[in-house]
Amino acid sequence: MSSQGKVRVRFAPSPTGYLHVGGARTALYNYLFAKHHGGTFILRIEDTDLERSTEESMRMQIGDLVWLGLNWDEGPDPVTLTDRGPHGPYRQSQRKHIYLEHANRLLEKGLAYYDFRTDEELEKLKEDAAKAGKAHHHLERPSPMIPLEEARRRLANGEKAAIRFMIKEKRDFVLNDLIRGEVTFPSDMVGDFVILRSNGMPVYNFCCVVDDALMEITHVLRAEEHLSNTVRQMMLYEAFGYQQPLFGHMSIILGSDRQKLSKRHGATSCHEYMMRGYLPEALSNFVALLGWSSPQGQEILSRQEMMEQFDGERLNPAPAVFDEQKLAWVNATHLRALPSEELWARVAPHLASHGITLVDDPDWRERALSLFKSRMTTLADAVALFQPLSDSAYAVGEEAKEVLSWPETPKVWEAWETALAAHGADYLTEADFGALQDQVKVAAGVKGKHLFMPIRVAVIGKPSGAELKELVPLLPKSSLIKRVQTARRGYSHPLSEAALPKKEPGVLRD
RNA sequence: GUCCCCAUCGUCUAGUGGCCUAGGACACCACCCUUUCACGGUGGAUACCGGGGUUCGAAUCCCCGUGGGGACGCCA
Repeated sequence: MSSQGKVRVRFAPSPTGYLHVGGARTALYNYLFAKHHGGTFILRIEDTDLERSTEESMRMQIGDLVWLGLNWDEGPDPVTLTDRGPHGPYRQSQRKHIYLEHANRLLEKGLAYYDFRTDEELEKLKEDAAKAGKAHHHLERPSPMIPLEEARRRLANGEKAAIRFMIKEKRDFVLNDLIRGEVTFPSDMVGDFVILRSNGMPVYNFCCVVDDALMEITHVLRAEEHLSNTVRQMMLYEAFGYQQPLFGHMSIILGSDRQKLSKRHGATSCHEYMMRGYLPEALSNFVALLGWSSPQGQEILSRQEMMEQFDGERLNPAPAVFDEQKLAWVNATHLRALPSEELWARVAPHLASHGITLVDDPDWRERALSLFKSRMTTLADAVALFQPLSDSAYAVGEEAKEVLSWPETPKVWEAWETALAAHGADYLTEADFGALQDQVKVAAGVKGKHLFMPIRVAVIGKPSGAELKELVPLLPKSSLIKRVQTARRGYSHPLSEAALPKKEPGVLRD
């Protein structure tokens, strides 16, 4: 996919809700393609559907693109929303005069006509056609055709009409798709289509062509659902005498049931993944691999590596299933590779939103994070991991019930509390902990897992988790004592009996 | 229904006629590491949709079938 001249590509979302992961992939590919070729990446807002497009959605989508780090060279400013770049406006709702002028050109050339039929009339025509068993229920052209002068008179009288493009002759249109090769569309696969609605707003296929031409777009990478639109667009390019960009239609993203990815498959918006603690670099890495592969076979790529490797050549025409598990792995991998400081900055908002406040010390954070990051898949996992470090959250959980049933447990706890009380410093070092543990072993006369597990429960309330010798030094002695006391109280006066399985009534008594 | 697109392990894919007894990754299983759980390491199981061609030779090219997807809007 080499290119003479400067590459200009665009991402053109319609602002309805948050950015979809499919849209994110389209945006990413266009961005990478532009960057790879030293070209320009443009953001254009396709807000011609007045019913559904909102400024709020536009801000949401822009926010998602910013989060992904897909910065555009031309388009609305992410903060002020004012246009940046020489080909504005970049919001289609502000380009109406341009579309109107273009529609008039076609009208004058006799390549388009006003259609005064109402929705109800059209609906009826379709029904009748269906009843008659017509294979294509393309709309019949109105007959007789209304001459342009008369149509304009009626319009001046306040009547409403849409403008339709007139398909003059039946012939094949051949698209040379960057991804799919030669694709042939018979022109009669579509009927005369609306280019300007009766409310004056243009329709996707029309403004897309006008804008791509005027914005001097050289390459259009978009999803397969637009493939069959392309024949309409080709007709329009021809009608205007504009040069067509190169098209590449990539496959769509499917859910696990091989249906188009949608809400019922779970999260489909970037925003949701952000909220769930996914890293933008991980989400884009994962999504990049849905339909593209690194020439080096890399699975984990930085943005820079993607830019270097993405030349548009290795795009796969087959649809891809969105695999949450692989996304989770990609995320965990990126997350673990982050330096502690950076990771902390990303984790902090998740902790804050759960009211978790921790020791404010870089060294402490470094130790805590290096301990926890191997068990984090998402940033949100930090919540459960760090929560045990805040005293107010300490509680003996249900997972500990087996440990609670051991006769050694109370002895171990008692010895552990005694040993802690006797310890001189505010924090225990790893070595201190080893020594204390030995004391407990001797004092309680217990060893092996019947020693370690109760201590673990006395520290974090659960029988599994990070290494104790690393965890204990993160907690002040006073806190460790409070915890073991809480555990011992709970042991003799269980508060959460209801939460424990009824089948084992002896669990807490023995 | 009509038109268009697509088809390699469960999933993402490598593969552009011989290097393929089909490679990698996720997931899965086993073992190792580990006085827990992860992380990590090693190994394993699993795929060219079917049928016809073309060719000395086909996962790779052609045809048919089947399956999946997309589009048929005054949505994008």
